[in-house]
Amino acid sequence: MSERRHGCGEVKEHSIGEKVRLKGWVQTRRDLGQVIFIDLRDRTGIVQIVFQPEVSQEALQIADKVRSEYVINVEGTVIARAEETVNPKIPTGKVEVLIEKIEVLNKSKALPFQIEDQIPVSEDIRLKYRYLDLRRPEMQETFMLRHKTTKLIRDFLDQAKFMEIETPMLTKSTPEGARDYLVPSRVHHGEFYALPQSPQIFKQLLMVSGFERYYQIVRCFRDEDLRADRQPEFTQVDIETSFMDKEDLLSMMEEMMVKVMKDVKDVEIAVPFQRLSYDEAMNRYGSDKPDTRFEMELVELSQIVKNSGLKVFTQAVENGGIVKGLNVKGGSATYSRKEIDDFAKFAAIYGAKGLAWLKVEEDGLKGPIAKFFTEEEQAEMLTAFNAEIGDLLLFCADKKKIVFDTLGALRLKLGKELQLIDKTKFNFLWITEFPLLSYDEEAKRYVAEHHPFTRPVKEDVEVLATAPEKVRAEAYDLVLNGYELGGGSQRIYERELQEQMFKALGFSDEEARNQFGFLMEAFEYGTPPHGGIALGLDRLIMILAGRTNLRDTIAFPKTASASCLLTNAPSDVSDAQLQELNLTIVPKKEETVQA
RNA sequence: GGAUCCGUGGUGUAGUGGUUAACAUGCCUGCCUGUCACGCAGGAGAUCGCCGGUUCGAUCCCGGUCGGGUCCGCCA
Repeated sequence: MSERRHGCGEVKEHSIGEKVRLKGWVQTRRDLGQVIFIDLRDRTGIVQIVFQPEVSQEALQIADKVRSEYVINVEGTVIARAEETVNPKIPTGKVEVLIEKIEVLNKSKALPFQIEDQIPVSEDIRLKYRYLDLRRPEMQETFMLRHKTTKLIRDFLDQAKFMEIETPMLTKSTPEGARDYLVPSRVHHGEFYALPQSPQIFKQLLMVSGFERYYQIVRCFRDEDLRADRQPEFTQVDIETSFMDKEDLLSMMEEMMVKVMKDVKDVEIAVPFQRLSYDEAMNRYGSDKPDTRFEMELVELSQIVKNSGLKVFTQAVENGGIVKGLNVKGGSATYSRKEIDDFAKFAAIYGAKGLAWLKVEEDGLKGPIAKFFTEEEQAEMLTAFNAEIGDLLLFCADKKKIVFDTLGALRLKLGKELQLIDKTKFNFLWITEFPLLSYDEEAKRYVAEHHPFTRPVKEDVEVLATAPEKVRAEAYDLVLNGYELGGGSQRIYERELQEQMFKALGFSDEEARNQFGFLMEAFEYGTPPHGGIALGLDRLIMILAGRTNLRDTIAFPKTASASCLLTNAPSDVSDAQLQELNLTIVPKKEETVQA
């Protein structure tokens, strides 16, 4: 008999008559007394193995003691199953393996949960026993898909003459952007490294070095609060190129995504991807990462209602805000009065003070705010909404940001609830013409929308100092099904322009030099025009795997409070370790006790 | 920092101001030669997350706390 080990899922009709060796885990055991069936599982799948006294009394006795998730090594002969005992539910269901020899390689305690798909186990138990959770077929499949996708991307970029180069994990903290994870230095008293939020500066320096096409599948860290689609450490496909203009880069990325979708999901994606300017995305979808798998676009109403009798609407417009609406097709009958009122509670999450509504009925618009509009205004609204009898019209009036956030979120909620989303679709699109800067009320200065190395649109540079909010960026985000998959830009490569940018951000010359002096110096030594993009690998896998949580695509993820339930990180360290790093832990403030 | 939901045998749930805390599944023992989520019979297994309060009495009501989820802020 061959010593070669067979995969459980690979034992099929073509193997009939063969002697095979299988090693794997006991999925289930069915003991019928004088015959025992075991479903044996390994990475390749499941096959039924059979123990019978006429084949081996000894093996039968050992199988009698075997339990779930024992690891066993068996030898036997593949036989065809009798017609009436074929199991059509598993790929190997037409055969089984008659076992002659069995060896228990390791035992297993009773498990905290069953190794099968769709287990209703709570998240904390799954994470505590992550190594068992990962045994489940759907998890194994997800990580196979992740491996396959990663390999495709590597192969694609390799073919396109990209080089993978590693950049430091221990690097310099920068105050711009997300909060850094800090690492204290033992050698340098009181000083810290930061874990990279992205290899941004290093990849630009690699362009200065002349590598021309760099990529890296790289871990990045951001010490910010988590979300279903946000983990404190995540992986990005990081890309930077010299001498490539924006159009070349975008079409190359499109080609790469088309290949991934074709090879991983067998889905054909049309190119070029749809493009929306930032303004258009916000106006039509209330989001800079719109899910375009369904319609229900925001309707602009400011001009129609600005002179109406409804103060909330007229004042919003007078104060520089806007009035927009959503047409919930047929929503009059779908939603009860209470449910409609609850939309206002939902809107409050995004800062909206209310959410008005009207129903389109045979004899006109009905609802508490109907009386505030003239016949003419009502007619204009109906046209703007493209309204039909039975529709439910929702209105939000406020500052631009609040209206966009509220209706953007409401649109998504309604799209999901009303099942308007075609889940077989993969809608890629580019969002372009982002503003370069936005004013941060709290910091009382302009901050970079993307990052401080993003190139301003050429014709806008002249107003960088005078009207910073008007400057558009040479930046682009890739959006898929309502998720921001990635973002990139053409970069600043001239010292002078970079200095202007820092000035616009409110940096003094000294601050700019202290933090980014090395980069600006590098720009003086023949830096090529360059630009790049970074794609969130975890998010891509999440969407490809049809998941809604990033944890399911990361082998050992963190909880919502950024801890690891498997290892119990973060955790205390010894006083000796702290001393070595010259660190003192300040005790948590207790509430003052009154005497 | 804030909002909100959840916490009951190993797991998932039900439940009640006074109970022997229920059900499913898993686990253990026995029986069974064609099962495939095998079946049948029996059994073990719960300080109802933790602390405090209200009450004659709290798993249940109240407050706090810890843990988990989702969202807002935050995430260049």
